[in-house]
Amino acid sequence: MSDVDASGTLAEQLFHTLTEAILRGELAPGAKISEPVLAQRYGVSRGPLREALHRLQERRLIVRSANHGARVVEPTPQMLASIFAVRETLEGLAAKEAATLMSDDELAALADGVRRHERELQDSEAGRHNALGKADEDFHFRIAQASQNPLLIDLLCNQLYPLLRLYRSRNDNSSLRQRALAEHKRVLSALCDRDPEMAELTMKRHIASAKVRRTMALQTCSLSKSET
Amino acid sequence: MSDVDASGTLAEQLFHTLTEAILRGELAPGAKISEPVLAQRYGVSRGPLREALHRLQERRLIVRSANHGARVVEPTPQMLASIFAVRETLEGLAAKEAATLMSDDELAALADGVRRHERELQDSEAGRHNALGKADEDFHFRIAQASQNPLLIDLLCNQLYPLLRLYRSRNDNSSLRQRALAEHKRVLSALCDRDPEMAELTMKRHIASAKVRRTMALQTCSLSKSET
DNA sequence: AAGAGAAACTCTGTCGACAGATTAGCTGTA
DNA sequence: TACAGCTAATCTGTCGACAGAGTTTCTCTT
Repeated sequence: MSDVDASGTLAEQLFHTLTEAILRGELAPGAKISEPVLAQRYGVSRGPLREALHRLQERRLIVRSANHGARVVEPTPQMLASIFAVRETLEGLAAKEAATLMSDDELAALADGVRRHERELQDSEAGRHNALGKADEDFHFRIAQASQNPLLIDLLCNQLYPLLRLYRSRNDNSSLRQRALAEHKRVLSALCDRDPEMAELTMKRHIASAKVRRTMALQTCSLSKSET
Repeated sequence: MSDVDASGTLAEQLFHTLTEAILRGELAPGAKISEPVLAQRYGVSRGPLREALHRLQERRLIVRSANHGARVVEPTPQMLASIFAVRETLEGLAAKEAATLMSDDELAALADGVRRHERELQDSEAGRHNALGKADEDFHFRIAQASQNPLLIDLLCNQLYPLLRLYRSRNDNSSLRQRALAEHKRVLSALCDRDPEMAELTMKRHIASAKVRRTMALQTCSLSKSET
């Protein structure tokens, strides 16, 4: 059932396990985190658990207040907007750098990924959406890596992308997915041309349009909920 | 001697205290962090200390490896370049947003800060450099706040600015400081004009030129050191 | 019956102690 | 004298336990 992280310490394993649990929704947004309960669930003591929780706090996945305990962070439209504003500039930077720094092998791999993405989109018109989400994340992940900027890579891959998964919805139709794929192709094209400015521009446009898609999905999704 | 953080938990206090200790150089870059030693120095047990260390790890101020302990992060020219590349885009974004969102009061306060900065630069030609560094950080801090983007504010004020202090040098002369002040005035001017694009451009230029200054200072500073 | 107050319970924050791993130092040999 | 191997000391990772703060529940009063 649960994959075993073979990472050294218990605190490290817990950190990854809890991250995944939150991002998969197993720990619901806004849910209170009881240290005794979680410690028993994962068969560890509260020591390593608390260490993992302090890291999750820095990653903005949980909110802690002294003597009151921790809660899973609650996604808000405002935070979604914040994330996308930051993401637009950072991914723009990554694409710009990637245009000059990406090796031919990396470019080929990226193109392969896009082709696979397209095939999956055609094959299963309403099939496994997991693979499609993975394909999208893979595209952005590769470009971030290609920037060769350690801080940028870390901010995108370890902070922003996980946060975004909190907002991921399953109800975007295939026409929207087609648009996203077309935008990926445009970015890829700019990268193949080794055109930094065009790569930056197409990427920023792609993120901006993804923001619109995500925001709409969030609104239609939260029609059934009320406010605090 | 040591300011007393009145924040709730010991782990929280330790987190801030250790952050300051690292940024002031009291804990030297590359120095090994001994949990028993630190725990005794601050009069706490290892529990809260370890929780603070895990947060510092996420903030990139220390590096931990399993069963080997933690070390204060060592500044490298590559990381300095990474920070400035990210900072340029993020502060550009902050300035762009601030141009439309900043209230008149906030603008007046920012202008006040710049005037005070200028006075201090004239008064003490070779005086207290602390106040000058504070004035510079204050300028960027205010603009970040004005963006009203929580994630952006947090990334800049709590992650990038602290990291940058690891590279701060005391040997930049007053001619360089004059240039920085002139650039601040240009940004301020664009903000007063409510011109987002100009604000973004002038800020990005300012950061780029600060990068050059800082990199030069780092090179001249590290002439006396050797590599590992 | 509704609300204020007190008591009991639960939880978080903190500490001291043990076990495995790592490092430093010592011994013996080539 | 230099180096390999072993031993001892130290440190990190983990656990269980205690104390104060917070929450819930029950009771007593109006």
